[in-house]
Order: sequence, then structure tokens, then C-alpha cells
Amino acid sequence: MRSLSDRIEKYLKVLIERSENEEVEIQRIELAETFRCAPSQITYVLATRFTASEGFITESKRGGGGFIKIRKFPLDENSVKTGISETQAENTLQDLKNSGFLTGREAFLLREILGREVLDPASDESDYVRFKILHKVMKLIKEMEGQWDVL
Amino acid sequence: MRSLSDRIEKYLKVLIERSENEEVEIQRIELAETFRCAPSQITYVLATRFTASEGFITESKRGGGGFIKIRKFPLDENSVKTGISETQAENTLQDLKNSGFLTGREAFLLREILGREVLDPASDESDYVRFKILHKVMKLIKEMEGQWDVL
DNA sequence: TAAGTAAAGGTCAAAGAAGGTCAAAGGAGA
DNA sequence: TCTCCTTTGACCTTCTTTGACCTTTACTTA
Repeated sequence: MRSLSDRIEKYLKVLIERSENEEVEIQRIELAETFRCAPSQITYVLATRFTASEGFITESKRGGGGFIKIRKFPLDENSVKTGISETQAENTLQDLKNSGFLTGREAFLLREILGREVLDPASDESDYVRFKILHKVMKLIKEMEGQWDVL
Repeated sequence: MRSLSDRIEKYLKVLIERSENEEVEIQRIELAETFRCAPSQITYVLATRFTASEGFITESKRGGGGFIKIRKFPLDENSVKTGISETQAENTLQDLKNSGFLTGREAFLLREILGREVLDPASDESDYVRFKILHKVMKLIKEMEGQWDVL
């Protein structure tokens, strides 16, 4: 018998799969009501099944009109071929910062590196380099998993 | 479900987009009536979504015939092509100073750097350099968000 | 012209509406 | 039984919305 967490996980992954852009936006309370559980249960599922090492980014806002957004990393074979634009790179960095995987300064530095001043914005070559750099960053996040200080 | 603030923000941004000169002028009470909310709600939206670090400047006047004017910084892709004149640069610096994002000395220094003695006023190349410098400044303001001292 | 009034916008604190955290209790399998 | 994963609930933090009260500006009137 699968647990509640498993069912919520499955439910969210189906939503993401069916989405156009590999992401889904929910309201914690609403989802909790749907599954008739405590809101913190949703937080738990996110924390255990939608981690960066699983390839997910989550973003949220509190207060009125609050939400939780779950997004899958753009790190599939497709991205390797098409590359990543400056804007996509910035969005990803923003996500990583918001999720606490990068500090403000780290994100800042990377943004500068990936920016137009360094990489010609109108070049496919640049997009590919951008992808390679970001891919490395993601890999580091995955592998280090909270042990950055060992560097 | 998006919040009232989100809807008002969207509304104003559409107005700005449709305008000729990237600015819009409204009356607080009128807009509040349109959205059936307290006038201070409008002030809140301005304070949270139309900040300088978001690329906006607001200006207002009280009393009879009062108004609120919202302007977008001239720092979009278009500016990249056309560059920024010395006068435009000065206006932007003035705005940044008035909004409290730059101190008097900082604005002064930048004004000197961007001025005619350093950058030939009759050169497209200069306009482009001016844009790049200002853009960097804005970016720093945005990224550092009150944490300049960490550098 | 000085004083008063009406018509704006500004401020700020409190209430409301989300999501976050964490420790403790509950369960399932080794 | 012991351990590890789930589930819950009390309490916290952040963002939104409102309303009472303040300040500024334009207009009117003695």
C-alpha cells in the first residue's frame, strides 16, 4: 500500500508531465484539502521528492495569493542540442538562488559570467557554452548536496 | 489565484507597454475605484512592484489635480541599439538619486564619468558605452539590493 | 493677500491570508 | 524491538489589504 506522500508525489509529477513547460503551480492549502491532509504534508513531499538532486526546483510565495511552483531542470538531451539563452540562464540562476542553492553573491557572479558582456548574446556558440557552464553548476549542486564548504 | 496587487500590477504594466513613451499617469483614487479597493492599495502596489530595482521610477503630486506618474527606465533592448545620450543619462542618475538608490556623491561621480569630458557627446559609440555603464549600475543596484557592503 | 477649505496623495499599524518550520506521535518493515 | 519514514499540529514568517490619520496643493473668500 503506497503512502499518502507517494500518491501526492505521483499526482504532481503527472501534472508536470502534462504541462507545456515542465512546471506546475499549486496552492498548498488547496492541495492539502484535495488529499485531506495537513498542509505541512505538502511541504514534506516537496522536501523529500522534489529536491534539486532529483532534478527539481521549487519556488514559493507566502501571504495573500501565495503559491508553490515546481519546475524540472532543463538538463535533458534536448537542452544539450539547443543550448540555453541568456534569459533562460538567468531564470535558472534566479530559481537556484530562491531555492537556497546559491547565495546572492554566487548567483550574481554566475550571472555576470553568463551575461552578454562575456558571452555574445547573438551566438549559438554562446548558448552552448552557457549550457555547459550551467550544467556543471547543477552537477555540483547535486553532488555536493550541502557540503560546499569542503571545497 | 492571483492577488489584487498582481492584477493591478498587470494592468499598469499593460498601460505602460501600450504607451508611446514608456510611462503612464494615473489618479490614485480613480484607479482604486476601478479595482474597488482602498487607495493605499495602489500605493502598496507601487512600492512593491514598481521599484527602481525593477526598473521603474514613480513621481507624484498631492492636492487638487494630483497624480501619480510611473515611468520605465530607458534600459531595454531598444536602448542597446540606440544608446543613451548624455542628457538621458543625467536624468536617469537624478532619478536614481531622488529615489535613494544612489548617494549624492555616487551620482556626482557617475555624472562626471558619463559626461562630455570623458565620453565624446557627439558619438554613437559613446552613447553605447554610456548605456553599458548605466546598465551595469542598475544591475548592481538590483542584485545587491542594499547589500553593497558585501563586496 | 491671508486664511480657510476641498481635493488630492502619503504613512503606518493592524488584521487577514498564505506558506515554512520543527518536534512529537504514528507506522511499517527488518 | 529498533529504526526510518510519515503525518500532524502548534507556532512563525512573509505578503496583502484596509482604514484612520497626516501632509501637500489648488482654489475661494473675506
